[in-house]
Amino acid sequence: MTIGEVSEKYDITTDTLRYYERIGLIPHVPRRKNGIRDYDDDSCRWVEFVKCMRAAGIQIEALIEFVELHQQNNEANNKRLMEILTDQREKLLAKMDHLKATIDRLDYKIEYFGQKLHVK
Amino acid sequence: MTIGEVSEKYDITTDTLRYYERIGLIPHVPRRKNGIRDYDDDSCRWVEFVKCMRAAGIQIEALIEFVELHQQNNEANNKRLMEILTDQREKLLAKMDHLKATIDRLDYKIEYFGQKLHVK
DNA sequence: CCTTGACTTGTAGCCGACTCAAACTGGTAC
DNA sequence: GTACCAGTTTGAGTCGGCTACAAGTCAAGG
Repeated sequence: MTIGEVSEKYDITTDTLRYYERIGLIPHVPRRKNGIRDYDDDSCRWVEFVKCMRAAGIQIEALIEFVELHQQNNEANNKRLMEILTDQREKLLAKMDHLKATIDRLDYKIEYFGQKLHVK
Repeated sequence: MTIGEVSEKYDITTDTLRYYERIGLIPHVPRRKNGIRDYDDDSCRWVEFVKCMRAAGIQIEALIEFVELHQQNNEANNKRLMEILTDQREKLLAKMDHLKATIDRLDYKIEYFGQKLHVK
């Protein structure tokens, strides 16, 4: 797949895709003879994964470390990979709790305004 | 309350508090004769509200509009206020759904790595 | 008096995360 | 064969959201 197709498929600009690869957020994408990127399934999975994690608000820095360790697949790294995953999981859980509380709060406000609008 | 006390109470730097007021994220805080901010209950409630909403990821721009309309408390504005609230509520809900899905995904990965670590 | 320290305003700088531009290349269509 | 399009790299620019700094004011303590 060309970068254009991947861009369309995952709704990420080509600029961002190249940027992600440059900073190591996505492992090196294979090239054709002429240097043009040719995304394989593995690359696509990474793109999709990163898109998902970024949308959840996980920092680029943490993802870069994850990708790095994942690439050099040796035993010792697995522990650290675990750490990163559980760490981020914790953060997302905390975020979700706050989100839930905030939604409840908005609901309360909405009800309040609703009454105000309705009575009059 | 002085800005220092408010800063401590809500764990927001004085710089940020002043910045928020300047851009209209918080209504004008009353001053003493000498110009020093003297936060009353109302101001504190705004600070707390904004802190909560910002932490949930609601954009400053949307909050500014909300604060603006809220200040000039006339009938016509209530409809728009409702709109903003329900709008943001939608966004937070969508965010929460994604967050939940991402956490599930992390859980899956964690289990996978856990097995890998355990077997060996 | 003078220092200290918390405040004031205004402006500039920083950080994370893109986003755009310049200058170039390689393949296809008329 | 040249126009065009999608791609390439590298480096600079933008944007949201703070954050720090300069220069000054004021009140209280020694």
